[in-house]
Order: sequence, then C-alpha cells, then structure tokens
Amino acid sequence: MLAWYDRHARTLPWRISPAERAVGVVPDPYRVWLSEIMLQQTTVQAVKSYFDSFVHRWPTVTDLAAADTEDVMKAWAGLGYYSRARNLKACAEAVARDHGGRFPDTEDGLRALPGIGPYTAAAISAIAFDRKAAVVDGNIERVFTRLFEIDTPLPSAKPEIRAAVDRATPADRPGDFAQALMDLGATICTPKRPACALCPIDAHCLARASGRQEQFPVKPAKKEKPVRRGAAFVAERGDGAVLLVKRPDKGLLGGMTGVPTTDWTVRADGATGAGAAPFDADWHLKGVITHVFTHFELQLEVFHAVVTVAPDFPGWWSKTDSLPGEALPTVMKKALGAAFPALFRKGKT
DNA sequence: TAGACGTGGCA
DNA sequence: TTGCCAAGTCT
Repeated sequence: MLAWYDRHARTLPWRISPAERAVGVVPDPYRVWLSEIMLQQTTVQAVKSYFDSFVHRWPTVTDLAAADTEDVMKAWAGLGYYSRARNLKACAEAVARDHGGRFPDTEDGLRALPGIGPYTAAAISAIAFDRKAAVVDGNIERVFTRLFEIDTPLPSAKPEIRAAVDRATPADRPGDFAQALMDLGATICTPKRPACALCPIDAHCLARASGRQEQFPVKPAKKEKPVRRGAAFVAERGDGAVLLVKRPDKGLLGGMTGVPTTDWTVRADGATGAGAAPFDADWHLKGVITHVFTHFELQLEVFHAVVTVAPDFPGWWSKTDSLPGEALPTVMKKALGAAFPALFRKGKT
C-alpha cells in the first residue's frame, strides 16, 4: 500500500505528499484537523474551496479561536452539518486555551476535544503526528469488509473491522498508510463498480476472488424519508432589504440564519399558508420549494410581502448586497430564490 | 443503540 | 427522476 501510495497519492490542498514527507516536511496539525472536520460526510470537491478560504482567513488555530463565531458560521454556510462549525470553533478555543495553541498528539487527547470522535482522533494522530493508530472511515470499512468478506452488517461490524485495521497498520508511516487506504477506497475500491483490475492488493481480496465485491459492506436497509411541510416568509422593506432571523443554536440548522418560518411538521393539512405568518402583511405565495435533508424531505411554501411598517419581530434587515454574506444554509437560499428569482438561482448566490 | 444532523453529485 | 452516497459525531 505504501509503495502504491508513493506513486498514486492524490494531491490535495491539506496534504503533504509522500515525497515531501520523505525529505522532512511535516504536516501542520491545524490544517490536518480542519480538513478532517470538513471532510466528515462531505466530498473532497465540496471541501476544497471552503478549506482554502478558512486557512486564508484564519491561518492558525489561534486565529480561529479568536474569530467571531458568527463569521465562522457565515464562512461555513453551505457545507452542511452545522454543528461541525460550532464544534470547530469550540475546539479551536480549547486548543488555544488549554493546550497553548498546539493540538494534542495522542488519540485520547484529541478525542477529548469537541467534534473529534474516534475516526478523527485516529486520523489526526496518524496523519499529523505519524503515530500508529487504527484509522477507520467509510472508505477503509469498505476496503476491509471486501478484503476479508466481513459480512456482519454495519455498524455492528465496526469492532471487527477496527481489529483487522489495527493488525494491518505498520509502525512505519502509519499516516501515509491510512491515507493510502482512503485513496484506494475513493478511487479504486469504490462503492459501485470497483476497479479491481487496478487494485494493488487485489490478490489478497476475498471478495474479488469470489466476485462479490459489490456485496460489501453489508448495510441495514434504509428507512423511508417522511415528508414535512412548512411555510417561509420573505418580508421585503421598501429599500429591498429582507428580514432575517437567527435560528436557535441547537437542532436543525442550529445557529444559522434564515427567513422566518413555521415549524416543519409531518402534517399534510392546512397547517401552512399565509395564515401562519409571524405578523400581518400582504403575503403572496411565490412558490413551493423542495429540499431533502438527511432524515426527511421538506416542502416549503414561500410567501413574499412588501412591508411598509416595521413589524414587531426579532431579527434584522439585510440588504440584497449583504445577503450573500449572511450565514444562510442552502435551504434558505432556495427560499429566497423563490421570492427573488433574479437574485438567487438554484441555491447559489 | 438508533436517530438527528446538510448538501451536491452522479448513475 | 430517485436513491445512494462522502474522510462521522453527538445524544
């Protein structure tokens, strides 16, 4: 795997190449940590631009610790799983305050920090500090369940997989070993139609031998996504400014910004409509948007009104030129796009 | 332990 | 178009 990695390692903004490492270049634990948090359940392609803007704006963990939380949420907007952004800030503060601005180099030390679970602790200790650790992410689960035809369904199979990864991990270059396995999973040992002919370890793979590559890993059946409905209210002032509110720190889209909405419920009856508006105005239905979250699908009626008298309602007015800089999750950009077709298109600003 | 928690890309 | 999925964590 290490020989394969030396020739085929992906070039990524947060990564030290095997050649650089060989001549003594060491990774920056801050960049390793930041990339690992961003990459949780998120594609490399989606992360790249966010990673660049974060390290440009906050070059060190101390800079991030000193940042305004609102600015961090704004910079994270669009990446999803927003508790990661809160924990990112809390973790930076803990590292600055309790560790003198330096990340712990052990799994236990890292695991104690907010937002760092078993995977990320192992990954940082291996990649940033070259410590031997059993790094197990989704890629590595796939590679190992195929190698050994582990047919226990996930997540029950995790201990079995972890033990196998632990046995396989070398004392030399454990960080490159983990990254090699992840690159293999991302580029060759893919979920569908894996390119076994190109695999450096196909001779060792039980699933390859039996032709059952795509049967692994075994996962439980998905549950059906319920549909929830609600209404969003885009209030526009005479100068074009829009009324925004900050959502509660916990729960869905926690700490992010949005337009006022009703609750999103499974009720399919007349729970929505202009009658559910937070204050009286000449509301007009502008459209219905659909947005798919991890555990439900949302159908959101979007109402618009031009407001001449400031409503007694918590929030602030944001002019159209400052709107893109707000901490707006994609679903909220979609809602604004339904109200202002010229300003927002398909959730992009 | 199972559910909450976003988003965009691709087959 | 629909479903699956991508370097998981927290409760």
